[in-house]
Amino acid sequence: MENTQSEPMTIGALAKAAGVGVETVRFYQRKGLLETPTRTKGYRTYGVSDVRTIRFIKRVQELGFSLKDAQDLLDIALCSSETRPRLAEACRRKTEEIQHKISDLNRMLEMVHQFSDACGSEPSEPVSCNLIDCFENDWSCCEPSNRREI
Amino acid sequence: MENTQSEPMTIGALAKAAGVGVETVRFYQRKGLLETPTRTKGYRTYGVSDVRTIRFIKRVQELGFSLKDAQDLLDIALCSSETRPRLAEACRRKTEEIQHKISDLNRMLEMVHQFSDACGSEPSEPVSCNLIDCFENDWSCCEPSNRREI
DNA sequence: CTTGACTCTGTACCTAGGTACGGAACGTAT
DNA sequence: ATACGTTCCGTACCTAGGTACAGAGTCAAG
Repeated sequence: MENTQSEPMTIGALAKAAGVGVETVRFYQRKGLLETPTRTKGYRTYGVSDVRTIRFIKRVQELGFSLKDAQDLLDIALCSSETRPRLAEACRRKTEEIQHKISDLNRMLEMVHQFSDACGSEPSEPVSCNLIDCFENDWSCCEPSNRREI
Repeated sequence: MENTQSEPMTIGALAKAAGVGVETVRFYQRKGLLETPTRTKGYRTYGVSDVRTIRFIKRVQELGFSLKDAQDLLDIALCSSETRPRLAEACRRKTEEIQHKISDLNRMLEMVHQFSDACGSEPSEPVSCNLIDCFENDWSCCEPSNRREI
């Protein structure tokens, strides 16, 4: 955490360290996901904290969040907003989203695991899998009353 | 689970029940995510299982998987492949992915939670947040040896 | 002091995942 | 039997998130 300002890198070094392309860095800057970097002789200069930011963004995306969500999470992560109540509210919403994702993933994991076991058993045994029903769902819309005959 | 073949619906009813547009259903069919439906007088007819499939796909996407991943998971869920060993291998890979997502989400949750608490405390207290470092990361690429001076 | 690698800006292009449109046929209620 | 809503099919278009030029400047090694 010390030394954040030292050891500046060029955009190419940053991109390589973060595992993305140079153009992606510029793209994130345009989108406001990376702070406008300082320049030395016209060249952008970055620090290790920018590597962390980019990696954070990439992983957050892999977890099913959009760049907008990533921005929200960065606001939290970097305390870039002064309005703490707004931030606390954002935390609450993100917490719910994250909890929901975790519980659904846990159910998926359980189902895949069960199925995997079944697959390993007697090849003659038929296997069944409840994976498709592993998420919480409201089925009221499928009541007969809500269906049209064809 | 009983009665799966009965109570057929039109594409419009299916779309409504699953919370997507009619065009999305056709799109998923083209992509092979939905089985080719039977037709009555040229019109596609669907059952409740198709609603489940579409909802599964949508949630899987929200959890950060692509349609290709959704297809893999549906292969598992529906046992549509006869080659059990291939399926078992797919399970193993998906299990790892899912576990990784869960553990990262758990770390995120913890960080957001801590930060949220800090936000609620004395407004004069400065708050700090480690959210940005909550994912497992290999930092070897950031060794000084790997950086170019500018 | 040239050559190759890197940077700058801007604009154009690409893929994934849909979403909308046009024109024809069908079905059901008035 | 006519009008309205759905469906059919194909193709065109759209957004998010990048990715790739083009053309010009910069820098460091040989």
